[in-house]
Amino acid sequence: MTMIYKTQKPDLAKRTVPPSMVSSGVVIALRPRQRLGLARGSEQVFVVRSGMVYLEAMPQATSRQILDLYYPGDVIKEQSIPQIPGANLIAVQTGEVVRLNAQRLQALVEGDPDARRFLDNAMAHQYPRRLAHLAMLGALTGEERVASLLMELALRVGEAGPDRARTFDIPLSRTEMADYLSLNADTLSRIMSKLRQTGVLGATGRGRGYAPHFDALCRITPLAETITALHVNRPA
Amino acid sequence: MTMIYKTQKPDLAKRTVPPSMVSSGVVIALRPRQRLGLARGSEQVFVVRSGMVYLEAMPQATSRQILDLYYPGDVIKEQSIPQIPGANLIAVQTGEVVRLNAQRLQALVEGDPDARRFLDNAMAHQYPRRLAHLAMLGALTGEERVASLLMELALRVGEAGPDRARTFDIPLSRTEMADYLSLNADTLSRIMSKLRQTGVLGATGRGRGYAPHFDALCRITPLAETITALHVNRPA
DNA sequence: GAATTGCCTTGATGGGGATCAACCGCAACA
DNA sequence: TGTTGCGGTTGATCCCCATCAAGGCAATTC
Repeated sequence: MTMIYKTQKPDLAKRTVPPSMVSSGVVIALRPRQRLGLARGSEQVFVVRSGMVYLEAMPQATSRQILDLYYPGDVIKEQSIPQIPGANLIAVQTGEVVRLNAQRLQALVEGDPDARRFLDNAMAHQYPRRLAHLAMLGALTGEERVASLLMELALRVGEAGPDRARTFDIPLSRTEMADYLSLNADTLSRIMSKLRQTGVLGATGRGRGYAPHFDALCRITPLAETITALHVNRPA
Repeated sequence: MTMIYKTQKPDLAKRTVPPSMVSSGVVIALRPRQRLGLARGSEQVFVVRSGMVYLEAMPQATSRQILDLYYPGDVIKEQSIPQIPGANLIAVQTGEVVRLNAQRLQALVEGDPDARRFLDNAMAHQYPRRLAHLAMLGALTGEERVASLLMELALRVGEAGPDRARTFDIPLSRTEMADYLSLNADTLSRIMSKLRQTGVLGATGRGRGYAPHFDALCRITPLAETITALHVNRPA
């Protein structure tokens, strides 16, 4: 099991954006809900340094779907965004991304094995996360999906407390969480209430989450191990 | 529009597996429903030369989800398959894949720009297809999802007939289609019947599809343009 | 302090698709 | 010719979640 895990996540250190890439691009400071301009013709590439960004789409006028969630170290190629109605990149919180021109990046990468490895590594992380997301939407109930997302956030941006407790930020709004999980915001709210009532979640301020016993949260979703493998930074 | 399309699909010719890659790997002949062995530790890479392969997972004992569908020119890295219960690669029909060792492939690619370009290009195609799949499951109704898959198959493995008609193979079984679309097989069958009754589909033998007027099929799904951009080989 | 706005919560109701069951057509096989 | 099994189809019923509506709560504005 441990071995599998190791092959999955080659190296965490590689997820820091290499200086060569930063210096050949433009650093953009992000504010909450800021839109990152998509200009398909220009073939831009964004690299997340800090904060959190998502890709939304609106297949119908009435329904938004959040397709992808980007964390520090993730790479967003405009080329990899399908031609889909209402595609938008949106920052969740304050942070920084580096914007690069695809051709220039290509040239940079030819002579810079570090940058090359960084890019390959980013893709190797992001693709399986999308597959897991797919499995969530396709095969899990509402409550299981919510637990999966909470696990993900807790592992990504949470601090471990004593006695298997975990506190973590929830930078996404209810609507955003719902659109990521393909749930109705009302339904999501109900599920969150239920989790609080059953003691899986504790009371917190807005934008924060608290799991008094993290394992209880994990037990809800059948994909607990999958999510752990994808989002844990170092073996717990 | 046309310009966007061009940037999306850089070059079709690059989707033929380079000879250097074939010769440094093992060619495997596929028979319908054959399982491709996954051996996580060994870090294999499969490249599809012909036929069709899918990745399945079983988050629960009762529900299977088909996560990914691979066409000729697609690349399957074991590293990019999440650690998910019941992960399996399965061939849909007769075909051929090349199996390569990841380290060896890495070495090959260092000195072979063609191979490098082929790999990059494959990923640039596959990632947006997964995002579109996600949008389908997340935001479309059953009927819309089915129409989307039929469009995909018609564009991938179909022949255009006179008068905007299209005939195409449906190599996937009903169960497989249902698991790809996250529908119940019964429900899928009902939807197919309805499409036949409304004249969107014509009568065919098993494993074949016939759309007397392809546009009628496209009109059903809000993602028609997305799917066209992702699966058309050359501008229609 | 009242009004406004955005976000979240909660209740009542309905619909899309899952589930369970029966049946059909067809191929494989003794 | 009967049997067995698989894949597909169709009907009856049920449930999870979407939808609609109302109300709570906090921050902001006048």
